[in-house]
Amino acid sequence: MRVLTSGIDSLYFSVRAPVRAEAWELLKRAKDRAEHEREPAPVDFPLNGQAFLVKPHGWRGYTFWATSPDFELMVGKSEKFPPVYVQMHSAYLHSMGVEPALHLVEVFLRHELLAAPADLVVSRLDIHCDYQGWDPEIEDIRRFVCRGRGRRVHVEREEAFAHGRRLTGFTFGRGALSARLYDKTLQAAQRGLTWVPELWTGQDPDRPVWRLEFAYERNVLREFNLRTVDEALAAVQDLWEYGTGKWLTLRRRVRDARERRWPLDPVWEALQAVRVSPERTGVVRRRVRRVREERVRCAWCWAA
DNA sequence: GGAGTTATTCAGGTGGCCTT
DNA sequence: AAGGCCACCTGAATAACTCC
Repeated sequence: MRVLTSGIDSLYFSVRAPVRAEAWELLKRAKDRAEHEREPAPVDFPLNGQAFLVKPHGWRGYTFWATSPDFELMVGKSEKFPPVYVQMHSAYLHSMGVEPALHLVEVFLRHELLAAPADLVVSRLDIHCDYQGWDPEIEDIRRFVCRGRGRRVHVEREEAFAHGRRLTGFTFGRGALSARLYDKTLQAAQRGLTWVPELWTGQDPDRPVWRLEFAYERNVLREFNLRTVDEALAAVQDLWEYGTGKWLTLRRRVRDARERRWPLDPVWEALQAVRVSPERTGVVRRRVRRVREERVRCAWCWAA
């Protein structure tokens, strides 16, 4: 087992702050053009020259959808919704580093788009680890113990192999927390992600690289009491350890009929030990209701 | 499923305890 | 150790409602 890289692969967040009138106008003009020409229209923001293509249609209630190589930008005007939603591309996060990339997006938002500063409220965070040294097989699905419901096995479409179909990955969970274990070499090749192999140093080119990835969506992050992007980033190591330690584990088969009493597989112990971040805050997952009750109780203590 | 609620349900995880 | 049994309760999932 050899860890090639680890870190943050996706970061989505929303911002509750009013949009500058000039920025709105700029987007509006571009969208009008896009609608007319029926294809995305380029727009350049004046101050730092951030360039986007504005799509002719919005996205899920957001009036504007602007795309760039670095991140997707959604802008709307509802009062109930955050006016801004950002999806940072994994290539951007990897090429720049998370903190610098985030900083650049914040500068753009603050100086070009928003009329007031506001917290970046985290919506989704993907944490991953790429490794070599254990190639899962279809039968291994039985050795996983997972708190989430629903698990799927993915195999290669054009299966012409005599020895059965080639496993391309597993997914676990359907809700706000899910995990995927998949052949990253294959996926990167299929999707033409040439920058992905560049992240790997010292890998065996003759063997596939596998990725283990946890996707934390807002509802789960809130159970960890993580609201902002900064809070979530500071807790990445804890989230990794929760995912690999509690939520999903790989066991070594023994005589006992109950998987949950099987000992941990050494491969998984290695994955649990991966450092995805130097920081650690000690977050604990708990039901939202309980957190709220604790707050109430806390308020009581204060009052008393 | 975007965000933010609330309410409801129940599979199955957890852990103790007992045999063999 | 292996494994059967059992009670408890957590966490996962769903649905409903709202707004653009």
